[in-house]
Amino acid sequence: MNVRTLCLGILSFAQMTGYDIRKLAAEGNFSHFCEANYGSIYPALSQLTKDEFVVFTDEALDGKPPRKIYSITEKGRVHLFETLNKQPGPDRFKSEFLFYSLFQDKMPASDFRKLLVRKIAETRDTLESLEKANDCCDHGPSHFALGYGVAMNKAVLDYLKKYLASFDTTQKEATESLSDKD
Amino acid sequence: MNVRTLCLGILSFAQMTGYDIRKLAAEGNFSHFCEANYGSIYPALSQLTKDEFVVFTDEALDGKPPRKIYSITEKGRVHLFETLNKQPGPDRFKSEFLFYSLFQDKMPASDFRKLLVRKIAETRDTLESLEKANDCCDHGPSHFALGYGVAMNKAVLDYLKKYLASFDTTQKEATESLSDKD
DNA sequence: ACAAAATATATCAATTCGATATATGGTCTA
DNA sequence: TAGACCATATATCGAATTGATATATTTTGT
Repeated sequence: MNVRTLCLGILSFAQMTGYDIRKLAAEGNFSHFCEANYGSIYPALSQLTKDEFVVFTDEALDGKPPRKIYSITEKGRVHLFETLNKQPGPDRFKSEFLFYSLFQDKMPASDFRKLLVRKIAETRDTLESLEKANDCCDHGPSHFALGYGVAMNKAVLDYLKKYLASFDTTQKEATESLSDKD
Repeated sequence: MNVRTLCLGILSFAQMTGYDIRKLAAEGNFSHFCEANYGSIYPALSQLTKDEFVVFTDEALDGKPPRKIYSITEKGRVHLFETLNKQPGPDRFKSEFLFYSLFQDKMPASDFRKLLVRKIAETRDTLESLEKANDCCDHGPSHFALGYGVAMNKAVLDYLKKYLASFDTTQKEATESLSDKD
């Protein structure tokens, strides 16, 4: 699914600027399952305008900085739901952290522990923000997606915490068995 | 993390061809947390060769098709672990399925149900293959990452199954209340 | 013996990322 | 109240990546 469809979908909920779309996709309630940058959003909006799937009101009053508020058109709505009739592609998960974990045995134990602790903190933060959003806009269109994110992050947090505990136990045992030999 | 680092990391475990790297990243034990196509892998290997981080033996014997087996060099290994000393970037999750779910209320219930059922089947397949891999290469370097994937997919599967059940209950109630009014 | 699938390298247009440039409005504080 | 700083907002550009395709040989299945 390309950024054009993403923009069109977001605009089907409310009219907004390119800046707003980027905020939703990169920081807001949609950010845990999609992403887009200015560098793809603005060209996408230009193309959507050309295709007459969206229109914008140029709010350039009183010498204020131009502010293009985009709205979806009927034609755009039709196109969106045609697109949505196709099978969705597979989920994509990329984790630099998990890639790093492949080299766990080749780095000092304390280094990997730091990675674990940091990841736990990050996951906790993500989980909290998703739970807050889920409580807040209950019954909204993103309720299902937020619940999905909560379930995923809970499981990950649990896995990481258990791994950290077993990691520390193993390290302690290794130290003790080392001091036995001294 | 770029494809160059990905290739270098994979080659630090074993020498192999570009084709093999792509298989590992797109279908193998690493595929649930990273991805790369030929279009980025082959240029990456060229660059790594230029930088002397890898070397290849050109196995073009007896007029056979050329087959470049890449190996990491000592220089490459040093570079890899320098890179691995930096903080890993955040995980990225993209889900077209979750994007589609935003429009749940705007499509026929049976359409969304189909999406759910399909997603459940896919997740079950992914989970099974991850569990199999995890049993198989226990204690290998990807053990932690596989366990992470298993935990995540288990949670997702559980969430989806519960949602489907509640979905069907709601639909049934809606139908009954409709027939009451008839 | 033949067809189909897997192995293997490579390239290319289209897309997307990530960073940066530019400019205004609002808020905080010394 | 001046200055600093951050949020809002549009836009562009080189670099990186995707996704599809071309080509050719070997292996596997029937």
